Amino acid sequence: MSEMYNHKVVEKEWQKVWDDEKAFVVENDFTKPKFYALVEFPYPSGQGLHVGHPRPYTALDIVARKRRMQGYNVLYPMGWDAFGLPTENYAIKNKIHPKIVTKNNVTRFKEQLHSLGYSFDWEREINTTDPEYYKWTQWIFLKLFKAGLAYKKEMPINWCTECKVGLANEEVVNGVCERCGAPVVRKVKSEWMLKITEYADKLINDLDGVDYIEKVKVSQKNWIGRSEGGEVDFSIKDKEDKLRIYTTRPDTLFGATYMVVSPEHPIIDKYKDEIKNYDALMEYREMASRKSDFERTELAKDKTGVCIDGLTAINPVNGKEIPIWISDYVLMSYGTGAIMAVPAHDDRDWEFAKKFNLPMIQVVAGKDGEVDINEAAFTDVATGVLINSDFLNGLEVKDAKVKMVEYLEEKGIGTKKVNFKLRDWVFSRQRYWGEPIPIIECEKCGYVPVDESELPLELPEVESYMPTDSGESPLAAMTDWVNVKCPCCGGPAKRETDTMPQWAGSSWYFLRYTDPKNTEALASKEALNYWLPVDWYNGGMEHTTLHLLYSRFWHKFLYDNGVVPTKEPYQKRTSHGMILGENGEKMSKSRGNVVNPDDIVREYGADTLRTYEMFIGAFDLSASWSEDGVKGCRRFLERVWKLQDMLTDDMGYSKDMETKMHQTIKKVSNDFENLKYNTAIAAMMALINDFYKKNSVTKGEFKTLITLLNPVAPHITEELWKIMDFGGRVYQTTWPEYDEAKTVESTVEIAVQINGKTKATMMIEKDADKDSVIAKAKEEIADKLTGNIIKEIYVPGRIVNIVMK
RNA sequence: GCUGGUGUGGCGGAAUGGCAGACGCAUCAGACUCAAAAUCUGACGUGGGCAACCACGUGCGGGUUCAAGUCCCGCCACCAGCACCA
Repeated sequence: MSEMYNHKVVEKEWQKVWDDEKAFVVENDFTKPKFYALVEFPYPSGQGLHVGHPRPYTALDIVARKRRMQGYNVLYPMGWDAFGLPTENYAIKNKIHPKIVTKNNVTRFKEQLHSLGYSFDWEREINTTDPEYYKWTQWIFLKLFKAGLAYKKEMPINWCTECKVGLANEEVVNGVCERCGAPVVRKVKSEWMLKITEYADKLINDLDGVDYIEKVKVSQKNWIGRSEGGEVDFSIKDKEDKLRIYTTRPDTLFGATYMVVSPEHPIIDKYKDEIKNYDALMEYREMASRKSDFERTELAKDKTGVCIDGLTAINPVNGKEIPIWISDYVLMSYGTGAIMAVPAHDDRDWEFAKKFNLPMIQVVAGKDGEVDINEAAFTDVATGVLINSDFLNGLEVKDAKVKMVEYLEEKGIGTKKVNFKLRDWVFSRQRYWGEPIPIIECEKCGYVPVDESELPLELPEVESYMPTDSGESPLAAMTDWVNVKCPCCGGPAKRETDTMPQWAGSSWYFLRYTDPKNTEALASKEALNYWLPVDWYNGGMEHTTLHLLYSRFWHKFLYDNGVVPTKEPYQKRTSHGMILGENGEKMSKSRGNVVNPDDIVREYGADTLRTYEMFIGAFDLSASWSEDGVKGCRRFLERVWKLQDMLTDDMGYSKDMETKMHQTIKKVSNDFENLKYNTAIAAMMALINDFYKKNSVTKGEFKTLITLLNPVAPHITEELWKIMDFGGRVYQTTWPEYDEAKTVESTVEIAVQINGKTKATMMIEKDADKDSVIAKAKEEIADKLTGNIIKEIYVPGRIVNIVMK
C-alpha cells in the first residue's frame, strides 16, 4: 500500500527542487518559439494575498506549464506594482518609511505566491518603486514631454477630500473616490496632463487587430466614445461673432428652436455689456460650479437654465431668430460647449423645452405610424423620414445627415466633425509615494526637463509624508531638494513636486520583463523584438478603462518613436470572474466572509487550492467559495495518489481504455487553451473513475494522467513521477499527443427516436451504413411503430429519428 | 436610459441543433468497522406506477426544424459597465 499523501512535505520539497534547478528561469533563446504569458502584477497590500489572486495566476500558470512541455520558450514573470496610497497611508499612521512597508509587504506576498507553486521566473522580478525601474518610467515621461504629449494645465480637477489628492476621471466612481469612498469635489489646480486623446482613433481602430474578449473591446470603445457629426456656425444677431455648435444630428437643423451654451461659455463674458441679465447668468454659473459631479448627476432629471437677455442667434438654414440659453446640461468640456436644441428629436432638449415652454418643430416623421412629439421626443434614426425641412424632405435620416453636411460645407457655415468622450489623462498626484516628475520650473525658461543622464530622479527622504490641505505634495516642504539651478539658464528654479499616478509604472512593466536588468535601455531591441507582443494577458475587468487603456496608449507612443516593435502590446486579453464569499457576497472584512489562502494551503495544500479554483466554475464568471468544494478537490487528488495501488506493468494503454485516453488528452489540451479549466478537470475525474471501476490502471495510462494533471497540480504529480521512476521531471517531459482517429469509439450507443422523442438506445458499429442502422432501429422499437412512417433520419453515430403520423 | 452578460436538479455547474443534467458537492443506501470517521460501491430532476414504462421538465410567451437549453421574434428578472457627451 502507498503511504498517505502528505502535502506539507511534498509541496515544500518540490518548491525547493524547482528553485535549485532553476526550473522556470527563462533564457532569451531567440531560436525557440516563444510564448509570453502575463498576469497583472499585484499591488503588495498589507493584507497579503486574497483568494481572488490565485484564480488568474493559476489559469495562466497552467497554460505556461503546458506550453513549456510543448517546446515553447515561455516567459511567465511576476513583479510588484508597489507605489500607491495605502502604503503611504500605512506609513503615515505607523511612522515607518513607505520603502520599508513595501519591502515587508513584498516579502510576504512573495512567500505566499511561492507556497502556491507558480512557475514564475523570479529572476525577472520587478518592482515599480525600484529607482532602477522608475528611471525608465521617468524616461518615458520625458519622451512624452518632448513630444508635446505631456503638458501642464490649470484645470478643475477631481479632488478627493479624504486622500487629499487629484484623481483621474477614471478614478471617480459615482462622484466618490474609487479607493476610499469619500466625496470628490472640484478644485482648480495646475496639473500635468497626458494627451491620450491624440491616440483616441488608434486606440479604437487597432482593437480590430487584437484578440480581446468582446466585452473588453466594447467598454474601451464606449469609454473612448467616438461620435461623428458636424460643427455648425450660428450667427448672432447684429454681431460679428458666430456661435459654433457640435451636433450628431445635422439633419434636424430645421428643427432647432433655441440654443444652449454651457454656463462657462466665453460668449457670456465677451458680451457682458450688452447682456441685460448678466447678474442672473453669473448667479447661475456660480451655482453650477458649486455643484459636485455627484450632485449634477443626481439632479440630472430636473433641467435648469437661464435665457440670455440681449443676444439672439440666427438659424443659418432658414434665417429664423432663436433665443440662447445657458444650462449646466451642456458641458464646456465636450464639443464646442454650445448646442443647437432640437426639442422634437432629442430627449434632453425635449425636457428642457417642456420645462421652459419653448417651441418645438417636428422635422422627422415616423416611416409608418403617427409620432406625437408632445408625448416624447422622436429619436429613432433608423426609421425616420425628414419633413418640414426644405431640401431634405422625404430623405431618410442617414441620407439627410450626409446631404446637410454637404450643404453646410458648400455654404461655408459648417463642417464634418468627429468628437470623443475620452479626456486627457490627469497625471499629477500630490503625494509622496510615487515617481517624481522629472521637470524643473524656471521663471525664465518655463518647464525644463531634467537631463536624461540624471535619471533616475530619486525620491528624497522626507520627514513627513502627510498630504496637505493646500493641495501641495509633501515634497514641496523639501526645500533643499526643490530649489535647484535651471539646467537651461542656470538661474534659480524649482523642481516639480507632484508625483506620478500609480498607473505610470504599470503602463510599461511588461516591456521590462523582457530584459529586466538592462541599464542602457528599458529593454534591449533584441529582447523586445523576440518577446513582443505579450501573447496572452489576463486581468480584471476593472482595469479595462484604466490600466489597459493607459498602457496601450504608452505602447503606441513608444511604437511611434521606434522604441517597441509592435503597434499593440497585448495580442490576447482575457478576464477572470471574482471569487465571492460562501454567502455569494463580495468578500470583505466587514461581511466576515474572507477566506485566507494561507489557511487553505496549510490544511489542504496548494495543489488542492489550485485545482479547486480552476474547478469552481466558468473562468470568466464570478463564483462563490465553498469549503465542501475544496474538500472534493482534495479527495480527487487523493484518488489520483492511490492509483499507485492498482498499477499494472504495461507501459502502454490497455485496449479498453485507449479511446478514452485519447479523448481525454484531446479534451484537456483544448480546454486548457480555452479557459475551460473546469471541464478539463472534470474529464480527468471521469478518467480516474473508470480506473477505479476496473480497479486497474497501466503505468502508461498513469504516466499520461500525471502529465495532464501536472499544470493544475504540479507538486503531487512531480512526487508521483518520482515514485514511479519515470525519469527526469514532469516539467521537463513532453506534453502527451493524441491520435484523432483513436478518439472515436468503434462501436457507439445511439438513440432511437420517434418524432424526436427517445424510445430506445442501441449499439452500432460507428461506420455502419444508414439502411442497416435504420432497419436495426425499427426492430428495436417495432412494437411502437403503429402509424405511417413519413421520414427516416439517421445522423451518423448520433441518432435515428423515425417521423410518424 | 444605453451597452455587454447571465438565467438549467437541493447546491456549484456540463452539453459542435441530435439521448438535458457530464464532473463535483450535499443527501440516502450497501460494504468494511465493536462503533464512528475515512474509504470503496450504488441510488439521486418532478409526478404517476410493484414493474417494464408513461407524462412533464433548461426564466416567460410565440416561431423555425424530423429534432431547440442551443437558432429567430417578443417579454421578464438579476449582475456588471457607462450615463445630461448634443
